[in-house]
Amino acid sequence: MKEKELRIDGIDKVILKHLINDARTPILSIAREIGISGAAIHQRLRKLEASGLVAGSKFMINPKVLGYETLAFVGVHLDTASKYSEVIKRLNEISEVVESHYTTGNWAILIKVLCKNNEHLLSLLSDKVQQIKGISKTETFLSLDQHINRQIKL
Amino acid sequence: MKEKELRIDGIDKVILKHLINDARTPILSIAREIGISGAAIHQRLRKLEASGLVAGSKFMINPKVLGYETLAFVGVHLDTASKYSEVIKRLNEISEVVESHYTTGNWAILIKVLCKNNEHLLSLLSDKVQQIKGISKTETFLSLDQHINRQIKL
DNA sequence: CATGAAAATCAAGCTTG
DNA sequence: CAAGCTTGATTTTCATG
Repeated sequence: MKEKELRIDGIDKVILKHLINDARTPILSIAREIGISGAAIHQRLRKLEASGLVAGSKFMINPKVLGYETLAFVGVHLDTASKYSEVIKRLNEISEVVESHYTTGNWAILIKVLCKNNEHLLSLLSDKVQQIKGISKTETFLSLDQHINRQIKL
Repeated sequence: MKEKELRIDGIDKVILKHLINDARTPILSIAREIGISGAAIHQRLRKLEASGLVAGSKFMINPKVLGYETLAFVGVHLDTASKYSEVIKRLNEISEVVESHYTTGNWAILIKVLCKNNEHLLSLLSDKVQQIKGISKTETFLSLDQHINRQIKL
């Protein structure tokens, strides 16, 4: 969490560009492309990790292969008296909820959910989400098509 | 893209659980933990990749280190005459837009944007997003706090 | 940059249901 | 027989001085 003055140059960007696309790219193959030693890449990566810019690396799972075809956003209205953290704790226990945001605007919470199909989504909402104490109302937006999905540009 | 009947057993889950958390976990260390050979893990991973369940691996960048502190969702209303694909193409040129969804409900498009601060968001919306031909109106929801952020459960 | 140690990869061959 | 595992040789990568 130490904020050292972080300077990323062109070489860092090339390194990260590779690893953002494929975290298992061999460091030496990047080194060969850039024309510097593998050890140099190592040092830069350690620096980037220490700075916190690189938060880690993850395998990406394709939900469709597991039969999860329905992606939706759900705006959640809370009772005025409700404890936000209590509701989040309940939402966290629902594995289909993959994101939650405390938001300004119409609702208190916006969540992203992954379901197998529309029936699954419907039962999830009525049997689980809307059963949570403190949630008064929900508003659902199906994602029919996700085009852009990327990370921040370096 | 061949859909072979995919069966993932407990061993596959252990392997993926490690790699979802850290894509650079050495395969042999997973092998030792499970008690099978590294080559066996390798074979299973090839199978999982061939099935499409594993969509790849990515380095995760922490936007805050780059000064991007503001996350927002923006609902985009389109003119009835508007071409969705044209608008998406324009949105795709805006690097701050990291997700886009064609949605049912109030808007046509829901996007997720990353900005350095509120002024940056404001100028992004007025100077770039709302300049796109076909976009009639936008509605912004600031994410004040993101708690849940994960992948689908295996 | 060079080097020993570790890991990944590959090809047979073995085991088991 | 087929699927999955093991073994061991070979290549590649890692991490350190």
